[in-house]
Amino acid sequence: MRGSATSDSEPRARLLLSAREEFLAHGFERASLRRICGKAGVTTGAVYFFFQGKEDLFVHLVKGTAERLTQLGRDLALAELETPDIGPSCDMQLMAFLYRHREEALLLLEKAQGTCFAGFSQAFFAQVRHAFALFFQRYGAGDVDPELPRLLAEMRIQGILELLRGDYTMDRILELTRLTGIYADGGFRALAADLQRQQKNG
Amino acid sequence: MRGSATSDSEPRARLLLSAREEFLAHGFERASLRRICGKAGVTTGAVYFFFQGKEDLFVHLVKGTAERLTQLGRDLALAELETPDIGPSCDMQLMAFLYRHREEALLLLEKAQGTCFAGFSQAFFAQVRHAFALFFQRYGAGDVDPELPRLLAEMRIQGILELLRGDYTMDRILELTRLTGIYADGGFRALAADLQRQQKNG
Amino acid sequence: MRGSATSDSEPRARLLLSAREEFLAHGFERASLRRICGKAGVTTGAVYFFFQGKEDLFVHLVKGTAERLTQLGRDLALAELETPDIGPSCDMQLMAFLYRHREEALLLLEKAQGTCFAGFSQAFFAQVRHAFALFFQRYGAGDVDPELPRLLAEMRIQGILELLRGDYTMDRILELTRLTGIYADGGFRALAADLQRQQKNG
Amino acid sequence: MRGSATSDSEPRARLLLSAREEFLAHGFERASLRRICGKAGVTTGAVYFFFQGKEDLFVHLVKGTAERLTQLGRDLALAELETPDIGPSCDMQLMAFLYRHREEALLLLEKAQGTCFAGFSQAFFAQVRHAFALFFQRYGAGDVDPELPRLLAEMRIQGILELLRGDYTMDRILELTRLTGIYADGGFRALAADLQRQQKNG
DNA sequence: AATGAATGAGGTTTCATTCAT
DNA sequence: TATGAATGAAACCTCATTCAT
Repeated sequence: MRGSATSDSEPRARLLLSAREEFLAHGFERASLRRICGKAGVTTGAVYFFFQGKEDLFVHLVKGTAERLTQLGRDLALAELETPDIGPSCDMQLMAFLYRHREEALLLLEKAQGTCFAGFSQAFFAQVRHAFALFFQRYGAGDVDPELPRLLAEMRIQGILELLRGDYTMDRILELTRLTGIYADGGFRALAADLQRQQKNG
Repeated sequence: MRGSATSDSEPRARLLLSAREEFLAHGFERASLRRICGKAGVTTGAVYFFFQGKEDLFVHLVKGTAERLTQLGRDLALAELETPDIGPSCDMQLMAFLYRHREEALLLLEKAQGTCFAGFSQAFFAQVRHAFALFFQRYGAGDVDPELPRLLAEMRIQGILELLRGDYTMDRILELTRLTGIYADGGFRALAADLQRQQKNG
Repeated sequence: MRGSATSDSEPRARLLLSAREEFLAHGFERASLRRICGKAGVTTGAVYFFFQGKEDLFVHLVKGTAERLTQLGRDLALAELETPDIGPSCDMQLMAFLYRHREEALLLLEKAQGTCFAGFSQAFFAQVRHAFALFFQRYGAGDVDPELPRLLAEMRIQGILELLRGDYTMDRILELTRLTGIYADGGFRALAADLQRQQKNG
Repeated sequence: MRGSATSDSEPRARLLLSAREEFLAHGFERASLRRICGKAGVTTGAVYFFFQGKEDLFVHLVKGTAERLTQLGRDLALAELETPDIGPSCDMQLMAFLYRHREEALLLLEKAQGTCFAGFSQAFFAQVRHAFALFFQRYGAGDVDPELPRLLAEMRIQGILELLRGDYTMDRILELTRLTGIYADGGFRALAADLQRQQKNG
């Protein structure tokens, strides 16, 4: 006899599904194992058969995505270094990947406090910051306050997260990414112009 | 005899100080009254002599700043409506105020979930979003995807928060704000240009 | 190995037993979960495995009895309406039921303040009061101070509760109920006579 | 400068007033000293200047009434012993006294659990029970189940308490007392008749 | 005569975790 | 493979009481 989707499939899979919901809704630390187990139709003890504990459950949810995202970051950084004008394309590739792994990405970048992935978002951010810094140098604005690229990178990240949080289609995401790219590009140009003006005057 | 900073001053003041630290570090909901009291050198019951409870403690920390910030928001919105080109000046004024009340502002905008000020950040954000929407119309980009100004506003907010989180001087904050303003302005112009190009072609 | 009564049987049953004792001794609100758990040889957290909380524990003790008592009340009221002279028999049936569920009845009628059964005693009392009012009309004393039947009903209830509180055998309970019935009957007749005398004179 | 009635008169008197309200509303044990002090416009420490503590506060409220009520009970019992047919008059006298000291009487008879007056109601009840027992013997029903007079006395007490709880005028109280007396008298006669019938048959 | 401050124990509830079966 | 039971610590909060001033 086939039962419902929640009670039929394997408990391990049900646990992972239920945990993802809970972690997304409340973050790792405020998530409740009881609720996770309740939603999965499983007793709390069962978690400790399949996993080492609450954190291990989280890790199993995001590990794969974390690795691939790290790799993608490296690849894109390299590509951008070799072929400077590829920036917008890189953004699109990154965004497409994140969109395809929306939930895991949000877990990694927003909901991981209290886990061993707490530092992941910082690391990811560091990559973005580095890319921004290169942009700066390329636009002839190298000796600006070093906090500025950091700040703009942080804002960029939040833009990405906001896109993931929303309930958009892939097409709309990519269009919004394109527009954001134009915005960022225009912003950089304006900054560069301002800096050159200052250097002439100062 | 003058003791250490934690044991010398009055317990009420020590509690508020200790609470601010704890709320900033963990947010309202994850903050622990025990830790707050421990750091203040006081038993947990003592809180309830000075305050009504955990939330009241939070409220006492942020109430004044919340009121003044709300008022400032109204004032700036009005000023910007009457004198359009005043935008950058408004940003500076807002940022200067936020900087002078850094910690309370962060509590209000980032750490208030679970308190009666939970909605404050949304309200603040709504004001910023509205200002952005006006900018858009003024730059001749009124019929863009309505999610775009929302997205840029959200990024803007994160920029502000990031400035508050850091340990900057007032001068540096204002300079970074100025630069961010130039970036945003350039971004808007680029977007407007792109949209006009599209309308001509499409 | 058979241990003592408190440590042998299953914890859930021990908790219910211990809770009944505590609720009977102190009422719901003044009952202490710690004492309940202590007596049951269990930690306080264990309650929340078997039950939702303090009130749920109370509810599990009385729910069944509450439902059956409500039903019995309806049945007896109907029977008395159809066959007026059946009153004493009804009293006996009610008392027999209450006796068989002495402790639950006392919880419901005396110790439920603070629970969702707080209104049960009022409802039960309303039925008794209604029965008294019918008696009054039947004995030709309809236009007496309306507070009088309310007062007598209240006294009647206390008589019932007192019988439950004591440590009697079923036989003795029923005999005392019979005597109380005679007392009440004689009381009504005397009241009716007095009222008729007054109406003649007044 | 004369302030309001609550803040002007002496704190001791205000405390007693406020305490009476609180004890009547919640009973001794569930009463909160904080609420008492709050209503009295006084800090909690003040209680311990005027009184020894919570219980002492209660004692000061009821002591006088307790003594006079005990004495009255003795007097009435004696009078009833010397002049048998004075019963109804005694009831009236007792009820009149209780009515004039309604609130203290209720504290003594209903709200004293947890204080040294916890036993007062039992003692008072014992007097009433004794009077009932005498009635029984006088009506020729001496060898009835000894629990019966106890039961009827308990019901009687509840009738008295119910009269005190309500918001009646003295006249109405006395009229209801008279009617209750008639009810009780008729009840006794009926019981006596039944017993004699049984003795003849049995 | 009374305040203001603080304690310490107790209240109910939630939590992640363990473990025998 | 998974359950059901139970733990123990921590959560926020309330209480009567004490005490220096």
